[in-house]
Amino acid sequence: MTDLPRTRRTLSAGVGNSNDQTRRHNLSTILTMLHHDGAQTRARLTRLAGLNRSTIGALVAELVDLDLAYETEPAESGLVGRPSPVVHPNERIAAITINPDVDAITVGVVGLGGVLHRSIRSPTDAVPTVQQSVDVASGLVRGLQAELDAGFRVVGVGIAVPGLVNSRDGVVTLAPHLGWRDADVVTPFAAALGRPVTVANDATLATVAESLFGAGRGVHDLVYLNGSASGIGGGVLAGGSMLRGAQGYSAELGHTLVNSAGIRCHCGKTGCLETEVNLGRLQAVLGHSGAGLDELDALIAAVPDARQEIDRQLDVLALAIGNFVSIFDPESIILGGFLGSLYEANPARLRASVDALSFTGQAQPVRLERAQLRSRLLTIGAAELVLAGLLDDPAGTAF
Amino acid sequence: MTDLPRTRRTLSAGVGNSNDQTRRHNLSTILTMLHHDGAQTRARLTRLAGLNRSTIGALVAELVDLDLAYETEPAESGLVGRPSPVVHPNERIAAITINPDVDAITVGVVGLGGVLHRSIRSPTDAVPTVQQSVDVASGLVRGLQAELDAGFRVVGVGIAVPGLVNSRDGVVTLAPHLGWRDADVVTPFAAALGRPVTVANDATLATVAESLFGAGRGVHDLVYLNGSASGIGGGVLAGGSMLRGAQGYSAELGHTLVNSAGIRCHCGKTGCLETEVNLGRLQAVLGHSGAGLDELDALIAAVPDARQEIDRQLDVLALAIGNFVSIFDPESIILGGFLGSLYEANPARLRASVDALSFTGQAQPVRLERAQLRSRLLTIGAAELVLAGLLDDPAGTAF
DNA sequence: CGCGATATGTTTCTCGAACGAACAGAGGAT
DNA sequence: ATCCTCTGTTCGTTCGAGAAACATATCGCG
Repeated sequence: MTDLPRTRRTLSAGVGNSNDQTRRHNLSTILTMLHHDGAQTRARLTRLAGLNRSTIGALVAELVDLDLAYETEPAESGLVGRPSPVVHPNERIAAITINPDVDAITVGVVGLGGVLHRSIRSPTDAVPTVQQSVDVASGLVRGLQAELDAGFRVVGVGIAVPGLVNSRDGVVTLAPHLGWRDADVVTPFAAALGRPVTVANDATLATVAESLFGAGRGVHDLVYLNGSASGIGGGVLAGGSMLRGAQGYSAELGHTLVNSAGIRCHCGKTGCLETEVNLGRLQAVLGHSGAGLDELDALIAAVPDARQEIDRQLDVLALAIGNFVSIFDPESIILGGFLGSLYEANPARLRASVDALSFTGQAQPVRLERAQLRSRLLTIGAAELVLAGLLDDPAGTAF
Repeated sequence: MTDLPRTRRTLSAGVGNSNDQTRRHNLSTILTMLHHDGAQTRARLTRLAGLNRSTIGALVAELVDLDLAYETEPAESGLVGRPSPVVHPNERIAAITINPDVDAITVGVVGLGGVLHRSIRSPTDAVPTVQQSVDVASGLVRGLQAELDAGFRVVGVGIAVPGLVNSRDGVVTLAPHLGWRDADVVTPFAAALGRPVTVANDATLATVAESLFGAGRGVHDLVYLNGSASGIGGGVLAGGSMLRGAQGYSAELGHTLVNSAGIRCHCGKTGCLETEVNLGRLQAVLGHSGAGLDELDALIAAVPDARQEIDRQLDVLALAIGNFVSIFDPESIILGGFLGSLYEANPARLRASVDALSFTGQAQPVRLERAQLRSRLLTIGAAELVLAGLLDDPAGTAF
């Protein structure tokens, strides 16, 4: 995950490991397991981590001490031997998430373990500026303040922005649909909310979320493709870690070539995936230009005449997926947004087209799946951005 | 040092860190620095690793004890303070490398530090089978045996194969130009040579080599593209680690779409990069069908009429690079084989075409570079395959 | 119901890795 | 010649993990 510029514990930029770092690594490992895989018995943690049970005892005790985890009575296991207490991630350790979009701003509260505590969507009259987003979001957070004070420990704020984001600087280089360009978002949000703020690209965060809590659980190599009104974004998990790129702009998968005789894309290139596979063109044949993504499945089922356009888009999508398979050799391709609806409309066709184009995948054909998290996607992804800092160094983030 | 029963250091598949692993990690870090960046003073190692100087002293002593490094008198530095001894990687710790190809089998000996000690190319009458490759290679190794016994410690054997390789099983799934299919290569080579053998895809190893010892030094995100008579292969370094894929078949970059109206590729798809950018078509306009890669630069300079075809291929190459930039956001694109010659023939054209197609790259345009290692490429890459095991656990690999 | 087998928590001791402080050595600077 | 600075060396300290012995809770069985 992102390296949060957390000003504490300088860590000396060295690559060597001291003893402190062993402890840190092990605390991080345990807490990460609890967060991603849910509550576990201490005995199971011992096996998973491969450490001595007295060590696990000490590690769990430290996490409990830090209020990051708690233990409950052993569950009825029916097995012989002394029952092992269940260790839970403390779901009241939370991240605030913000997702500014063209028509609304969504604020959420997500706890350790990926628990979605709250999610509030506030529609906007027009496409919001950065300042308007700050105002709306901080208003929503103020409304939650009493609740948060009552029982949560907020670790930080994560923002998912639909556009190119330089996470390190907290600057949105270009978010075409929001009209943001070279906009420092971290500073104003941090000023308004008084908490550490981190930003990242929405598709990247969606990929993280699906890989940890959705269709990509346990998969180490996957390509996530998301189709929205604003185009096609994506993210890639390669060997268990997110593809970032030198400047953090990787995985602009909607801007890869699928048709050299195609039309010019707003990005300047020709025949990009998102000019051919496109919500607008789908809505046109469905006769509903303003249909939301939620209604899309039903709408597709109701308009049989749309089949031809759907199949055309699926065939083009297969071309792109064929490329991604050659490039990444992923275990799974996960389709979100309207691409999920498209896939569901005719899974066999996409399957067949992709198989016909996969020459490396013969041994073990790539899995095609629809994304699972739907509306929770970005909220959970943005929370991961914040919680990753805590997971990385559970004892270091003092409050 | 401790003469523990070096049975294997079970490592228990756990993700937790014990103290042993701290030591292992630090030894690995130091030795890796020496191998990749060359000899260093102890004081410099201390700064780079961020460890205490007494710790570095102990680590270096252990490496010297293991005969993996040696120290020499301090060099004239002209600086104040006590001079620091220079620590060298022991270049007589070596890997044997084997590179079977359609017309020859090359065997090499490479030492720590990336030193190429020997390289012998043995042309073959026909495309070699696995067994013929084993015979030729073990013959060549036997010829070197006396020399090796005299002063080298051979860690293992690394094989670079032009095709899809499952490194884990040591099986070549498909090497079209060699005609190998589902061939277990590790077993016969290991039997003939009596040493541990590892196999990997040649383009992957070339990428490793260029990134460590060639044009990609110090770069963490790069795409390497290699053009040979058999097509275009590639490798990707993302965030400092090689892209592998779920089955190890990633980075088949020659089989990505560049022309939807193109011709059918042997892989079954249409309009692949390697059907358009192609040594055969280049040689056709140069009037030399059998020209080797070494003569290509001179030949291109001598045949001005070839310019049109060169520019066409460069433009197509730019399309593919534009895709790779959108997908990976690399810092650098490195061109090897005939793609290097192509680039050198008209660098400005490729530069301009790529810039016109790079929408994410605006901030910091991607670097375009020709590969540097040339004929040493695969030998050094294959050695890295073997040495990586030693670097990973310097004290664990007993002999 | 009591006993053994089994698995796991708990306590205590030991080992090992890195660190820090104090000292020693080797060069440059004055 | 003397001081300053940097680094190697030695030794005691700290801290994290492991191992062994013991304690505890459950199952299975007679």
